[in-house]
Amino acid sequence: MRKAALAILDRSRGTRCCGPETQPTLTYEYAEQLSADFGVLAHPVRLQLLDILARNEGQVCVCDLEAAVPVKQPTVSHHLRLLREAGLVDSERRGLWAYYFVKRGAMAALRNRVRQSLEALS
Amino acid sequence: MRKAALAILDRSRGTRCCGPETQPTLTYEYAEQLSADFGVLAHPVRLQLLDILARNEGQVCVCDLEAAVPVKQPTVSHHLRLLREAGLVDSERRGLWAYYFVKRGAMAALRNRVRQSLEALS
DNA sequence: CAAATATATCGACAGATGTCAATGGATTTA
DNA sequence: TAAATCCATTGACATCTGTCGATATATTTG
Repeated sequence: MRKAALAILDRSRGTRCCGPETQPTLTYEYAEQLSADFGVLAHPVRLQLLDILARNEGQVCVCDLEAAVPVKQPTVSHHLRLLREAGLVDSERRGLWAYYFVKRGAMAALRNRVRQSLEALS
Repeated sequence: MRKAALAILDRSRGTRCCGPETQPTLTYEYAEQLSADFGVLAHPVRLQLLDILARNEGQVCVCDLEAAVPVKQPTVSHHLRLLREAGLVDSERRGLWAYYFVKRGAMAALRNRVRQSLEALS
């Protein structure tokens, strides 16, 4: 047995460590996409907003949302923008109000990406 | 029909909006817990670390991990600490090296919380 | 014991993120 | 048209997060 092979196997003594065999399956690029998915969900206010929108099909205006979460109106708008930029919600203006709704397809796609990745990590 | 009830139903004209009917199912406290779950996963390096650990049962030292992700050793230690504090990984010292491993039970529990919440949001 | 190695921690820094008051644009009502 | 209302945007600010060089600690080897 050559010395290099020994070094990989025997780490309990003073041999060198760090063989080349440990490589990630996830490319950094895909890990970035995934972490963006998780990032959108990583705020309590955004989760509450999504929760409300998911249970009220297309009839929720911003002032309803503002009344339901513990932040002021500009902050609600800010989080709604993040959700919209992530493709998870969209809005429709009717008269004075803006009605927000969940994009079910996008949420389902995200749910699948998340499920698949978490299965791989368990 | 009283005026207040009308105001809730008719939002296409200049009536006041924001009836009391839109409440989140998620308490803010649970939304915070959930967003912490998502937050741990919201970084590409942590996802890559978890990926490597999940596919190498108990034999991965920090220098292996350092070689696999595009950040320096203190940053790897930092992310490993976050994962450990979240309960998702743990480590065991053997000699000079620290071997990290995924805590499968904790990962499964997180996966269930995430799955359940995403189903509710879709 | 001295040197070498692996890992953790500290301290500094930059950039990202969350929050809100103030403001502006759009629309409706009086 | 003037006033009122909803919502988005801006700008300022504080805090959080990620990163790394430097250093400390622990262990092993010579």
